[in-house]
Amino acid sequence: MKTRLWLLDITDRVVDGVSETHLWGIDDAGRRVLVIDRRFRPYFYLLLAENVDFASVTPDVKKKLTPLLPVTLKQETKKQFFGRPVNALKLVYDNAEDTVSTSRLLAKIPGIKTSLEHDVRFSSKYLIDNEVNPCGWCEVDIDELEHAEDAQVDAVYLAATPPKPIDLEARPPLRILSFSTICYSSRGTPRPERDPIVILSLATNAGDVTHFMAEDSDQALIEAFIAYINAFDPDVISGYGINTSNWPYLLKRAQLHGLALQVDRAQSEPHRSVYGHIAVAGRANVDLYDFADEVPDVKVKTLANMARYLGVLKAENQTPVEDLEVAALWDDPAQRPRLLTHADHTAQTVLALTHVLLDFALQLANLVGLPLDHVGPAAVGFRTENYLMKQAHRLHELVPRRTRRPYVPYAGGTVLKPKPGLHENVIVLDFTSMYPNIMLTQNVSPDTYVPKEAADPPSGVSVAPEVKHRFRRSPPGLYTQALASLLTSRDALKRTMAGLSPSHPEYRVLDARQSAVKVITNAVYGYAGWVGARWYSRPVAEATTAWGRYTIKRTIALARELGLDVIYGDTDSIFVQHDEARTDRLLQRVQDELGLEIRADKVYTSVLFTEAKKRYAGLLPDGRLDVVGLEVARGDWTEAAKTVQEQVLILLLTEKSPEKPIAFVHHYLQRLRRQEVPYRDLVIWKTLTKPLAQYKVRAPHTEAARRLLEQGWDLTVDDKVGYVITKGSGRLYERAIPYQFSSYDELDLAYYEAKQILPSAHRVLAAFDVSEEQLRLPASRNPLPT
DNA sequence: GCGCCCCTCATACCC
DNA sequence: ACGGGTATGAGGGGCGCG
Repeated sequence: MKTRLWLLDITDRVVDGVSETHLWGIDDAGRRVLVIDRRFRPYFYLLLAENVDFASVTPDVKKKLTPLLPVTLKQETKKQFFGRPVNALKLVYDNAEDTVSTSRLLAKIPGIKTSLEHDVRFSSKYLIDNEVNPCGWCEVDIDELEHAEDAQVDAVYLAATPPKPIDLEARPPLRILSFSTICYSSRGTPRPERDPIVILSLATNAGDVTHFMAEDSDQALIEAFIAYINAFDPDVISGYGINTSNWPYLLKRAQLHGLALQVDRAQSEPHRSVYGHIAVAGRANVDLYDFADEVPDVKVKTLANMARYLGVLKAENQTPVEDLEVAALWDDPAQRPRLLTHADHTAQTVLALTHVLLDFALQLANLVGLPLDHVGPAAVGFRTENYLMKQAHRLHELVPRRTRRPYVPYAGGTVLKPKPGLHENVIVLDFTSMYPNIMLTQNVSPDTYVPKEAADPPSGVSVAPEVKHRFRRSPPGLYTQALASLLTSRDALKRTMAGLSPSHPEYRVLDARQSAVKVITNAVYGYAGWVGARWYSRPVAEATTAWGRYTIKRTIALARELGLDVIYGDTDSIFVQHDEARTDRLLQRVQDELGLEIRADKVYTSVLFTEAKKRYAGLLPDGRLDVVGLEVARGDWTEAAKTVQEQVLILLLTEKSPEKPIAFVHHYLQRLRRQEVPYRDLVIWKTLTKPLAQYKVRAPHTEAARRLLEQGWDLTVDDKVGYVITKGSGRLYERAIPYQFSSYDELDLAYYEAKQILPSAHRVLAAFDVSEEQLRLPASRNPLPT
C-alpha cells in the first residue's frame, strides 16, 4: 500500500531505546494521517585524518564502543569535507540520544580528526537524507500498524520504505484556527499565577468567530478552548506573539487548574522546542510575529500596525483598547461588550493576517526544509544554514560542526559622498543581486577557497582585488551551486508569473515562492560572514565585498568616461543624471567588462541630498515622495517631527524654494503651542536592546522603562518603550515619562520644538541656506506657556 | 554650578 | 544569533570660568 502525504509536522521519539520518526500530514484524499517510520537510524561520522586508513582506526573505535550500545560501522569513501575527498567512519545507532555523548569520546582516538554531524537534529537528518521537504508532498509505502496508536488522526501507518519526494501541484486545503486572549490585571502586566484569562477569542477559516469568557475562574474557558480545538481539529494554529505570551500563559493557567492542555494530535501538551517556540504535535503552531521582520516598513510591530500596513484591518471604526483599560472595561457591565468586540476583532485580524503571510511561511519552510512551526522562530542564519545542509547532502559534503570562533571584522561596501543640494531628473542604477552574482561568477565558497600557503590548483583561480583571496575556478562550490539554483529558480518563477494575471490563484503562491527564494539568496553572503555559521568563511565574505568595491569603482569610472556625473552611490548603486542614451551605453559596457547586470531602477524628477550619506529624499514620476534614511524613515522620532519634515520635503521638492516650507513650520509650531497637535504624535518610541541592568548609561528610554517596571509592567528585550518629555529641570532621562502616565499639560513643548521639530525640518532646509533661527517662531508672538 | 569639548553609548537606518 | 557603513542624539567626564 502507498500513501501520498503533504508534510505538516515531523516529530521523533524513543521507544524501548529505539528512535522513530513521526510524519504528520494530509494525504491526497484529504485525510489527516500519521506515518511512523522506524527504519531511519541516527548516525554520525568520524572523520579520518589525512593518510590514515580505515584498518588502522577501526579496532580502536570498536574497542571503545564495546561497553556501549550496539552500533553499526560503515566505511564511507565518497564523502567530501570542504571540497576535499575524505574517508569517514559512519556510526549508526538505535537511539539518537546516544550519538552526541559517544561522538565526543570517539573523536579523541588517534587517527580520528573529528566527529561530524552528531550535532545535527535527528529529524533534520531524516528530512535531508530522504530529500523530503515540509509543506511539500512525498510518497511512502505503508503497512498497517500492529498496535493502535493514540493519535488524533484519520489513519496511522507504519512506513515500509523511506519517503520519496514527489511533485504534486497544489497543497491540500488546510484548517486554520487563529486565536487571541485578554487577561485581567488590576495593576501592570497580567501574571499567570495571579490573573485569569477573561476572554479567549478565536476565528477559523471555516468562517466561525467565537469567544469564551471567564466566569468565576478561567477553568471553563480553557476547557472550552481545548474542546473547540479538538472538535475543529485545525492543521494550523496561528496567533500574534503566541510563542512568548499566549501559550506560556495558557499552560500556566491550565497547570494551576490541574488541567492538561491537550490540544495537539498526540494526546500530549504544547511544549517548548528548539528555537524557543511552542510546538503542538501534529499541527503547525505559527506565530505571525516571527514574520514581522519581513515587513521593515512597519516600525512598531503591533498586530494593528502590521494589519493596517498589509491592508487587512477592515474595521477601524472602533477605538483601540489599551492594556491599561482592560480591567475597567471588564468590570463595567456596560463596557464589557466593547471588550468582547475588541477581542473578536483581534482574532479576526490575526486570521486575516494569516491569510496574507501563510503562503510565504509555507514556501520558506518548503524551500529551506524546516518544519512550518520552526521556520518562523528560526533566525535567518539558521534558515540559510538548513538550506545549505540540503545542498551539501546532494554534493556528498559533510556538515561542519558548530564551533565558537573569535569575531574578526572586515571591510564592507563603498559609500560615496553625495553631492549636496537639489538635483533634477536623476536615475538610480542598481546591480541586480550584486553579492550573490559575484559569488556565483567567481565561484566564491568556503570549499573553493585556496589557503594562503597552498599552490594554485590545476583549474586555476580567481583572485579577489585588494584582499587577494584565491578561489579555484572549478568545480563549483557549495555556495556557488546553492546560488545558481536559487537565482535560476527565481528567474523561472518571475517568468511564469509574467504570463499570469495577478488574480490567478497560482500567482500568489508563485509570488510567495519567489520572495522566499529572494530572502535566502540575499542571506548567503551575510551567512558567510557570521561567526556562528557552520560554513563561516571570512575570506568568502571579505572577497565578496572586495569584488563589490571594485565593481562599483569601475562602474563610476565608466560612467564618467561617458560623461555622466555621479551624484551618489551606495554599495551596489549609482545615481546619475537621467540621460537615456548614455545610461544605456553604460549598462552595456558594465555588462561587457564586469559580467554583471546593472539595471535602471528608480527615477527621481527631483532629489535632495544633504552632506550626509545614506539620507536623501526625492519625488518619483507619479508624484510620490520617497524618503531614505531621514527622520521620516525612522521609528525613533516623534510623528510630529516626521510629519513636519515630510511636508517640508514635499513643498521643497515641488516649489524648489524654501518660503512655503518655512511658513509651514511656523504654522505647525503655532499649532503645537496651542496643543492642537495630537498627544500621541509627541510620543517617542525606542527599543530596549538588552536587560535594563546591563545599560552603562541612563538614557530617557531606559528610565521610562524603569518607571513602567515600578508600576508592575513587564518589559523584555526587543520591547518598544513609548515616552514623552515633561517640563522641569535636569537631565532628559529624569523627565522622560511613559506616555500612559503623562498628559499634554505636563509636556515640555520647548523640547519638542528645539529637539524634534526644528532639527528635522532644518536638516532638509539647510541645503537652501535656511538657518534654524529662521524656522523658529518670532519671540514676541505666542510665547511658550510656562 | 555651568557651558563647552570630546568621547562613548545607544539606536536605527541603508544596502 | 546573517554582514559592514553611517548618522545622530544624549550621557558622562574633564576643563576653564566666574
